[in-house]
Amino acid sequence: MRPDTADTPQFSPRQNEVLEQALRLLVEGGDKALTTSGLARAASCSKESLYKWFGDRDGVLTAMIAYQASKVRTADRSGEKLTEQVLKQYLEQFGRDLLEVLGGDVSLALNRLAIGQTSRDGSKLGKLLVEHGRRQIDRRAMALMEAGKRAGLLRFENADAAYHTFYGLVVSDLHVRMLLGEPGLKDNSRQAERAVEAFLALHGVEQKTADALRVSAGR
Amino acid sequence: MRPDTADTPQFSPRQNEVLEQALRLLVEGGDKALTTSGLARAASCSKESLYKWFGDRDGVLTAMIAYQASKVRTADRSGEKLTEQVLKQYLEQFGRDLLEVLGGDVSLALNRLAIGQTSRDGSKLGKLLVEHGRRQIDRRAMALMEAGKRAGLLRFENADAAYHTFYGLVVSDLHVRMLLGEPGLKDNSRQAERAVEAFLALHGVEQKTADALRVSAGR
DNA sequence: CCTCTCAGGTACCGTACGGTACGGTTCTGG
DNA sequence: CCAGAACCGTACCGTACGGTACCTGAGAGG
Repeated sequence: MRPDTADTPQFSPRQNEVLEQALRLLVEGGDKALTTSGLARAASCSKESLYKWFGDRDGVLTAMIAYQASKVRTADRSGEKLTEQVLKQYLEQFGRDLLEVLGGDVSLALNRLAIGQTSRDGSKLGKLLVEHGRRQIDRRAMALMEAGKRAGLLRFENADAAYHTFYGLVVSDLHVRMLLGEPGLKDNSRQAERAVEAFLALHGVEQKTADALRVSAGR
Repeated sequence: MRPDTADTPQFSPRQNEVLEQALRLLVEGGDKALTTSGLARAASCSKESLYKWFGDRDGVLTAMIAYQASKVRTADRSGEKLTEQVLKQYLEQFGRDLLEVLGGDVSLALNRLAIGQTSRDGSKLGKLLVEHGRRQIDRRAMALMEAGKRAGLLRFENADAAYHTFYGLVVSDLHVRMLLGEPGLKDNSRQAERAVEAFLALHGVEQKTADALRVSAGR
């Protein structure tokens, strides 16, 4: 939860304050609402300071991504001994968290911003967003996969492929639909449970009769 | 493949020509490159005509989506008798087509456009894109699911849920990554095959030893 | 007390966009 | 041949943005 871990050249408190306002503006009104004048007014600072701190408008955007990423720290409690039940709970927790994060206001706004800019900036923001925003959650997931394999609870050849399978089962096309404006799911937990069930049927060790999981349909 | 089926109030040939240029501009330069003046110049028409035909800039955008959707007609050859092998081939074909469509220039550009506008237009474009663009492919997939069930080759309670499972297995987070500027997969076929294998392990009737499919890892 | 630095506030500039108006040209139908 | 419509090209208007310049005030340090 500590924003500054001295591994990245963070911003000053005042600058963080400004970036917070920038995120607010972006969430509320999208790309168009995030103007330099508007941000200066909302954050009670001068445009000149904005340009001194961030260079130009693009600099503000990249700073916003870095700032937002610095706020996210995944609680990685991976000390516990892995039983099948614990693994299942971890996976479900991860699925819920994933859906929660992807559907969050700020995440959606930043993704929309980066996607909108992709066509004209050579995906600079996109790369940044994927790297900064995704690394944390990917690491957590990969750690979970490997731990499951070591504990003899999961079977796969390629952890990355297995993770992407799980990701697809959890998210499906939900992320894009939310980016396009659809409301999220009513029940993230249910979706996560279904995804874990399917994933364990594919990569778990215990051979479930596949019929057991087919009764859990409904979306 | 016939663009006009008289079920939608299509545009005149001249207007289609203009919309074609609009799509070209959008693909090449994104949102910002699609200005009314630029479109008028590129399409050799007057701005006044643009406003007469489409109302305003938003009208042009919605017309572009409708026009693009009108070009897509899925070849639905569902007359054949379904065997397991045929179903598998159909599913793989569908997966390949899906990845192909989602990764196409025009599709990505339109999705980026709609996503970029979502924050400020109440997801009008997004709804339109999902409805027009997705309906065709969703119908084809659902027909495939139901046919597979009727033929006793697939088992599920909820066809929609099964379809979304398949969708997730095929696409995973690829769509969003491509929207963010990452290049697509080198080999769509391989991805489709892996997805079908997993999907059949979950919802097929023949009980494959799950190990058979775990050896096919690698991404 | 003086000075230097930093930051806020405001005014300003150039540009580029969406949208409108107008004159000239081609096509069509009688 | 003529009248009307459709359309192209261009010029124009208001606006709003990104970015810059200038002035003011508040602390910090000597």
